[in-house]
Formats: sequence, structure tokens, C-alpha cells
Amino acid sequence: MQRTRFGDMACSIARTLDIVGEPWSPLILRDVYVGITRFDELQRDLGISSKVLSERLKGLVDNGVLERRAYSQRPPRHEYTLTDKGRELCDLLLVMVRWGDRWTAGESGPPVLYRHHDCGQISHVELHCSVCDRLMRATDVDVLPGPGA
Amino acid sequence: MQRTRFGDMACSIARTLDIVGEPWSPLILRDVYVGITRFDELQRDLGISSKVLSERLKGLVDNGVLERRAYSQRPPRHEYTLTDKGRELCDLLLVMVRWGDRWTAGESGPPVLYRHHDCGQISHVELHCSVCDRLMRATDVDVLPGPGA
DNA sequence: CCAGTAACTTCCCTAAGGGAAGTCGTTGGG
DNA sequence: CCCAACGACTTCCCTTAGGGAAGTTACTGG
Repeated sequence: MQRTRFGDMACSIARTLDIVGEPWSPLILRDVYVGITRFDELQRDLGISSKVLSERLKGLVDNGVLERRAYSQRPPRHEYTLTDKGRELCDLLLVMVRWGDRWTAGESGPPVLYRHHDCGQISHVELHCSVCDRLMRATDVDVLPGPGA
Repeated sequence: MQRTRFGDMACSIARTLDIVGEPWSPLILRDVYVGITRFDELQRDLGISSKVLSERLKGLVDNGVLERRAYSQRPPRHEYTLTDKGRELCDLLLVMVRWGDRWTAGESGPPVLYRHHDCGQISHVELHCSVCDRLMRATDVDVLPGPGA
């Protein structure tokens, strides 16, 4: 099933998808984010085959999103932790959560809640402009060619 | 390659991935967002096989992200447009762009720039708390079980 | 010394993606 | 009037990625 490569497209969306653009990677990221960091914990929680899990983990480590570190030498045991690059990628998860909560959660409401440290309230993310701080969604922008086009 | 279903997991990330969790869907969404709305335009722009493209489009329409509408009866011609659900999903693309620009763009800089309507400036998205309006990133929240857990 | 555990790897099978070619309804040019 | 062209797909075949189960390695504890 030779998959088309996205990594060399001149598009940050495509390049991001090249790293987390298949179903399992974001879920692995989510698990590591909430503290499920070991191989067999991940496998149990996700119901993923160990083959695919080891491939995905290797890929995420190669792309600098996760770090593999030994937390014990004898016996050799490893865990996966987020790098800065990976931690920032988790922001994407918050936006997925927001959309999923709005459009795919049923009667029962959102399965997970998020409490903001600063204000202590249950809330969700909104996209704001880095310049003027006001709301900035996909419908609020013009798209222009940039230097790396 | 029977793919594991994510749709019925109690997780908004998984449910979102069930809809746009494979590589092509977000790119199709991006194209429709910037005005590439017809089948053969999409195919040319993406380099996707027509088989997979028609499957993906059908899926996105079924999930209420895109709308298929005839813009001509004779001859029968169709285009795909964003629904409200799909437009909000484009916010996710802005966050992908931001991460991709920061971590995968090379020397030459970002391939695409975004100008905010409100302030007219080239900028990017930041995640803010819907309650207190301050920055709210993945590292700034506690995760708690919600009603739909 | 044997069961158990963490972290994988190997094997096989099936189904999904890629590519090329074919289809269907219509229109415009020679 | 007939054939090429076009938009929008569908069908066919081939390759390969994903799922599942079983095997492997390196230890530890009883």
C-alpha cells in the first residue's frame, strides 16, 4: 500500500501529517501526555498490536516528538516521554478535543474535562491571534504565500 | 488491513480521528478551505488516486464535514463545500500549521502566511482559555473525568 | 530452576492505498 | 452527425501496511 509521502510538500499541514497523520500516533501522544508511558501499558490501553505500536513509537522518537529513556538498567526497562516538540504537539489534541466535544459527543456530554491551571475553571481552548489577542479562526484569516513557498 | 474503529471510544480525540484521522482527509479539507472544491481539481492538486479521493469525499460528506452540491444540472457537475462542522474543523488546520511552521519548516520559513481580518497583521494562532482568556496549552491543564466517561 | 514481566520482533493473513483504465452523461467543433 | 473532450467517478489489479498471535530476550523473585 505504498503511502504517498507528505514530508516534502511545501505545506506545514502536510508536513505535520507526515508525523502524526495516521490514526494511532495522536492517541499514543494522548496516552503519554496523561502519563501512560510504558510499552505494555500503551498496548493494553489502546488495544493496538505490539507490532504497530513499536513502529509508531520508533517513528515518533525519530521525529523528535517522544524520547525513549531507560528508567531501569537491570532489568532493562524503558519509558517514553514527551519532548518540547511533543508537548507543543499536544496543543493539537486540545483542539481535537474541543471539536470532538462539540460535534461527536452524544447526550452524555464530554468524556473528559480540562481544568485550566491559571483560573481553576473547567474550560476549553479558543484560538486567538498572536498579535491582537482577539479570536482568530479559520474563517477569520486570509491565506497568502510565504517565503518557504 | 482491518482498521481498528475509533468512533465508539469514550474519547473526543479518538472520535475526531475517526473522521479525519488518516492522512488525506485534512489535506482535502485544506484544499476545500482555500477554494479547491471540485473533484478533478482536488485530484490534480493532491496527487491522490481518484479511488481514494472519492472514498474520502464520501466519508467526509457522510460525517457532515463537507456538502456535495450540483453547481450545474446539464451537464451534471458537482462541488464540495464546507459545512459549519467542517469550517470549525479547519481551526484544527491552523493549529497544525502553527506547529508545522515552528518545527518542520526549514531555513526558508513558512510556506504560507495567515493575515488576521480583525487586525490586518500576519500572525498565527495561540490557544486561550474560554473562561479567563489567558494562554491555555496542554501543559496548563489538569485532565478530569467528565459526564460522558 | 521455573514462572513472570517488560519490551519487543517475526509470521501470516487480509484489506486498504496507488495507478491505470474504463464508464457515463453531456457538450462543442469539424 | 460523429468523435474528442471533460467532469466525476468506478473497476481492476497489485503491493504493502495493519491486526493478531506467537516467539524472543533479558532479567527477577520465589
